[in-house]
Amino acid sequence: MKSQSLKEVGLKVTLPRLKILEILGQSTLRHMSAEDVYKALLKAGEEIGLATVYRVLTQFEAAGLVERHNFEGGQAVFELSEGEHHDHLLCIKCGRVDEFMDETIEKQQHDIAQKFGYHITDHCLYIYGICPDCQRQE
Amino acid sequence: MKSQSLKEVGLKVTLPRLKILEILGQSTLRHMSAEDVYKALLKAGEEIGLATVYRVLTQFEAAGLVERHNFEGGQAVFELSEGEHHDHLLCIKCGRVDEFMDETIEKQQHDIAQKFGYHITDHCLYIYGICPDCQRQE
DNA sequence: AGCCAAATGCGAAAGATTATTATTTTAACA
DNA sequence: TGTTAAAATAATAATCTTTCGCATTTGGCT
Repeated sequence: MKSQSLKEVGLKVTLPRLKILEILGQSTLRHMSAEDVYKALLKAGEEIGLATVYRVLTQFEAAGLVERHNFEGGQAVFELSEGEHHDHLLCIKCGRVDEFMDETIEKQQHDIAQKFGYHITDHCLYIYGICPDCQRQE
Repeated sequence: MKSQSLKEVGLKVTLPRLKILEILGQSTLRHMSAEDVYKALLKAGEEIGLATVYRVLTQFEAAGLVERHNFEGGQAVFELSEGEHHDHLLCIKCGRVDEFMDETIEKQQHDIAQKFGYHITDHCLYIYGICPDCQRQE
């Protein structure tokens, strides 16, 4: 359970941390900004400060529990790291986010990094576009 | 010349715009933040406000003269759009930026967007890592 | 139960970017 | 070439996101 994953990464099990993990896990949005998480906490009746939300999310990121994405639009979004890497397709109309994983692209990336002599640490691919639903109502 | 490209995109030819284009064109850094551009202008003896730099860069982006990138690290960077699309390799130690273009990746991206039914408008791929120089001095 | 380090809450601060508004500049045309 | 309306700029204020500082509280352990 959740308190286990906190212990595993060396973080104290506190109510704010548990609640934030819970929000991230049960939200229909898999990708939430700190503000989103904060509002969800308020709605759930939890009195947790926005500063704490930011602090905790940053700690979670450092611990590998969540991933931070700098999508267009000013604020970073976070998602639970569950399982393996994936990339993102984003609808610029409605904000919908789809995830995908492509072995060919992954391999090419490694080849490119190697060709340039880089020791690759991370990578992200964002494809922006208009999703099927938004195309229909245009 | 530069005033021509401004006219072509329907922007008045003003001194700030010309100077900003010039800075972007001649800088050794191909990727500059608004702040970088502002400082370069000051160094060149031009009294152009930071707000104007932001405004102009945003207009240039809308006009397709420059591209904006949301690399990690808080502030957006801009680069002149010259010629065709490319993606980026970024060193997390020294900030070095390399550019590349891979047909295979491009094609895969289109296939993926198509599979999900998206009408693709833009995309960006950032590979973060440690560049050859920084690996040596570790 | 009680202690100590770590975590939180709150408000202030910092950093990046945008908005407001008065003033200046540009482009077009008489 | 001088006039004028529209557009652009400068300066400053405002906004938005994120972080910091410090007093208070909590969690983990004895």
